[in-house]
Amino acid sequence: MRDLLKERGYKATPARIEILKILENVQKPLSVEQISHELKKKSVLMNEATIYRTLTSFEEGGLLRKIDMRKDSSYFEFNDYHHHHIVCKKCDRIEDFESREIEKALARIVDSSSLFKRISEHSLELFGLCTKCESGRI
Amino acid sequence: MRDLLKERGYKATPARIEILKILENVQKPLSVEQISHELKKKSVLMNEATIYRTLTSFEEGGLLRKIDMRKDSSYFEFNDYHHHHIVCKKCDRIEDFESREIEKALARIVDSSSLFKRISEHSLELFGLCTKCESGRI
DNA sequence: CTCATTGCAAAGAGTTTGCATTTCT
DNA sequence: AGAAATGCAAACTCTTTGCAATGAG
Repeated sequence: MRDLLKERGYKATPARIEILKILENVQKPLSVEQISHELKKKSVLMNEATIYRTLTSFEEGGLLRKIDMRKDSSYFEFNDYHHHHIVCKKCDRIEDFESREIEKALARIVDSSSLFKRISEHSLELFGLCTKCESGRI
Repeated sequence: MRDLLKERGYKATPARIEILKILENVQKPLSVEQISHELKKKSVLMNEATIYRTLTSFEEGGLLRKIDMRKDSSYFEFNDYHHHHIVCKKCDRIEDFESREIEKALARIVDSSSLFKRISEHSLELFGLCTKCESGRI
């Protein structure tokens, strides 16, 4: 992580390294609050204002992706491979998916657009109840 | 609109009727501020707190859809037919699209999910610069 | 040494809530 | 009349900003 940061022109501070480690490990989107909590567990304190600045900067640098989880706060995940999410609205369980077919269809849609030639990002998240929450167990 | 409201068990007040008319007319997602502004243009005043309550209630009742425009505030659109959006990050121009193919692919993805049997909603918005903004004109 | 990063406190924006009042049905 | 909707002010949450202090390269 230290190298990754330096490569991208960031200073490698302990808290920054730890944030990337955490997100790379959990492999799912975390809220600022969750990230702050995970940092505390590892005794790496970082002020929330700084966490916001850091995450925003990392997103701009392509290290992280910001994900709309239909929550009040922002979620970020480690930006390694392109994928999307199925999210349980009750317990927040997350399943990843990817679909070459959908990505191709989207590319075709953009090609046939009259107003847009190129898109830089897209959201695609599915929301529902996971089988456990649906069945009332949990 | 008056009938639509009553059908769904809402009281048909002037401001509510007007909100639905506005959103049905523009056929694109508007922010709370934009809705408030449109209402003022028609001399139908509604307090912002009440607009929030109204929009949330309409969304729950299926009259409106809440759309993530990657902005600071919430956007709502009239919920008539299922479609998605391509959004210009600079000028907010919006193009709609729909894709039977993508919807089918999503259904298949959910079918093969181990954690989810059914999804209730999904986001799918594309973001980029429209041709005008990309070319610097505008 | 220098500039990016950080902490802290304060400000800001968007949204929600409590409650008295008004308006539909 | 009764229930739902509204206005207003205050509260709340999430996020951003200014500035002085710190720390990485």
